[in-house]
Amino acid sequence: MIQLIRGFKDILQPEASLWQHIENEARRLFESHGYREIRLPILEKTELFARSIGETTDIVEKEMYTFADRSGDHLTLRPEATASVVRAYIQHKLSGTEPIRKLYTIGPMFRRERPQKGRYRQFYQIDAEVFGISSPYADAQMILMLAKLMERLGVTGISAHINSLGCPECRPLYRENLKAFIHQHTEELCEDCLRRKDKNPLRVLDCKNESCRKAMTEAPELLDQLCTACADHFALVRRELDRRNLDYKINKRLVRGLDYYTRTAFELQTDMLGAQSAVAGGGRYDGLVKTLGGPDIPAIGFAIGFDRLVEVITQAKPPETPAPSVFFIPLGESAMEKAFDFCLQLAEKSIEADTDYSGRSLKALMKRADRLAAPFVVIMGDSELQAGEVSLKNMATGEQRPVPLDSLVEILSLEISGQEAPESGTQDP
RNA sequence: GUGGGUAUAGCUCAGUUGGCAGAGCACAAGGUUGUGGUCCUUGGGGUCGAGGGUUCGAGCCCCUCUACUCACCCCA
Repeated sequence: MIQLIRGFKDILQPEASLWQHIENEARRLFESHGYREIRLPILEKTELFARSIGETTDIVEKEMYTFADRSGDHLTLRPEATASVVRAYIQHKLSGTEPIRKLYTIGPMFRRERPQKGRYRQFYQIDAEVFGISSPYADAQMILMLAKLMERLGVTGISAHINSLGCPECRPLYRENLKAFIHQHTEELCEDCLRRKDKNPLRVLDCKNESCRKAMTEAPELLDQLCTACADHFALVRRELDRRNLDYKINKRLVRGLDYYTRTAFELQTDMLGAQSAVAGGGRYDGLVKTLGGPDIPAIGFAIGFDRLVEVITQAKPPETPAPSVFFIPLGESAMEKAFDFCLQLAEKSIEADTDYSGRSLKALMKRADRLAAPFVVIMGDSELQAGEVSLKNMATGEQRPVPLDSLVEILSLEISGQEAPESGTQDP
């Protein structure tokens, strides 16, 4: 048997329906905030990621699916979306006509890591980016929009964390201060931290090792050493979040793994994903557009871990496979043809109907209808058809009554909309 | 890349010192010539992850491999 690739995943029912629901909600919410979809290729030149994400990050150093194509070009399956969005923004000169662009994109990303809970080699992100706004209002808007999406999806057990990572003015200074502090505490640090203390000292701050945590409690905080511009920016973001009563935590140890981040960084965290904590993460990247050869335009973005979000929602409430609204049970050849016609007719009216062509017994088909969880069953037998009617049965109450053939579609429409109205009312807050 | 755990029916899992391959659920037929859920009866289903070894005999013991899973690292 041929199996799927390690770390890859088939999304079956009923999960796939939940994916659809999440995607629809996200699109609706983003569009109503002025975001527009951009669709991008999943293959890019390797150089794009090396230059944007950072040559020394784990992603670029060891996690990318990179290969040479037949012409010898180095290509990479995208490990994240931002680089591609920025590339497209620059390449098509989107800043020329209208520098302010709010974009979103949904699709698969690839990282060749060891799979575990909440981590796959092909995973999906819902990604949103804003170009051309340096104001902290953009930061606040994105965080609030993210929180709103969680609310609409009924997600609980998630908390928002925010931090500021400074800018090229203040971060290098802080980095040196932090390095100096770390060098005074080298005996207390774990092996990993000793390895990364020079290359990526900020990472030492969020090490999970007990001894490292202890040693770093007194470490200087970037938040205390922000330049005036960054401090003001951060204060404004907070002011707007407070004004909208968003529940969030200032997390001074929130460090993001990609080199391009500046100023505001944020994450939605949960403890429902095993060793993984981030359901969504993002931040400002004011220098990246220029770094990649575009104009000096500020930007901010976030990515939602689609798989992780599904996992969190599924844990709270397992999804159910959608059921047809009505199931036709034809007894005999002429009944089968009628059932076939009715299914097509109802589909035309956006009512999902199903039937069975196996010719099995009424009992067997009742069982099937029950298993499909259809709320209504239409029994079409010879005696009824000769009288020009069928039997309509309500599966919940067991009630059954004869219905004339020519008014069946109309009656079904009424019954089904009557069933669905209270249900959709409770789902929409 | 490193470490732990696991692999037996579609699913969840038992399987005794090495001696005929099992249960529950699910599926199918019947109990009722046209009525689901509950109940009863019967039935179909297996490369015991793969390959090798020990043995009269291996699901069980040994070796190798693979996959899944959890964790480290890191991230969405």
